[in-house]
Amino acid sequence: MALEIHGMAGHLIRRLNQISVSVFQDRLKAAGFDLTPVQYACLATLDQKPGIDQATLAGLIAYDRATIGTVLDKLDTKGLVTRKVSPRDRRAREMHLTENGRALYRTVTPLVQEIQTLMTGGLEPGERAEFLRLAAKLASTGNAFSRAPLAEPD
Amino acid sequence: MALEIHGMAGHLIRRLNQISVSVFQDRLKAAGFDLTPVQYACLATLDQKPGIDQATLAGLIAYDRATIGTVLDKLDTKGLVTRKVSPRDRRAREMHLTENGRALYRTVTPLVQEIQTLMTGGLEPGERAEFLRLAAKLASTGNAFSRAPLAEPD
DNA sequence: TCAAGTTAGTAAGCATGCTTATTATATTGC
DNA sequence: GCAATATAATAAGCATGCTTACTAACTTGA
Repeated sequence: MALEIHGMAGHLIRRLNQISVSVFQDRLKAAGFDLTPVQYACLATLDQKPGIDQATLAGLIAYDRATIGTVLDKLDTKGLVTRKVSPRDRRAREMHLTENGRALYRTVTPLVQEIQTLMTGGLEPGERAEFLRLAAKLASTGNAFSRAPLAEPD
Repeated sequence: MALEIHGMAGHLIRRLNQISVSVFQDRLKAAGFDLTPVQYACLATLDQKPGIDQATLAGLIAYDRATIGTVLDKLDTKGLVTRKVSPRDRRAREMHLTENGRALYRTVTPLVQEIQTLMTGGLEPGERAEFLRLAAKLASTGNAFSRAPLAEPD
């Protein structure tokens, strides 16, 4: 090992994330789409839980409220989501995908799924499953340490 | 699984990174230090490879050159590193830790090592070793996909 | 009922980490 | 020797993702 930090968990995890984001951007761009990982996460969640508000969305995908607010500004500007004041709670905005948003989500999902296998392509099938299991376990046990913990841990 | 994305490799990796950075910041702050993960990586590398230039440093820890430039501005301002024009190549800046930089690095390193085990504390010892092995393998095979690939893969 | 506390969303600020472009300097090939 | 190319560092721009602080609105309980 050339350097001490190369073996550290934090360094390895950072590099995996760096690679993951890079692959995501490249593949989507190559296919003609302009969508970031967090934007995709928002579309996917709104497709499966239409009508939720921003704080709920942030909790479901483990992002900070403020971050998700600016991401939704973007998706709103792109015409992919709608936000309207909730009749039950005038602080909250109920969100839905637009037709364009839903269409984009459906088109792009198979590509995103391909990307997941591509990203873990360096592992044998058995290793891949084990890596995902351990990563999920770690994310779950570490959830409480996160600044933006998952609201409904699996 | 509540949501599709919760099982995706990219999402899990992002959350691990989020947790990792959060733990790092919290523990160092609690101990009275103000140092980010990338800043620590720079200090560690300069301690082990004194005299290298910025591009070499960036390559060794797999960061973009421009990013590392601003990080070094910070460390310079904090009085932790020195940069002087190389006599052999006037484009390059040879870097060294200052006394303060070296002292901080030595003080903080045991804490950083504790953090690594804390971060992976949700796993059994055997699982932990396996996770690190798989993460290293993935980072290595995925290196070419990264925007800022490691210059000297292990 | 109404004060105290909580929650939704936004704003401003800051660091990370990438992009492209520019400047200065080295190197290479003819 | 010198033109073409490559490299080191910086700058400007942009998105992510956090922080704290604020306003508006809701909930709780004495």
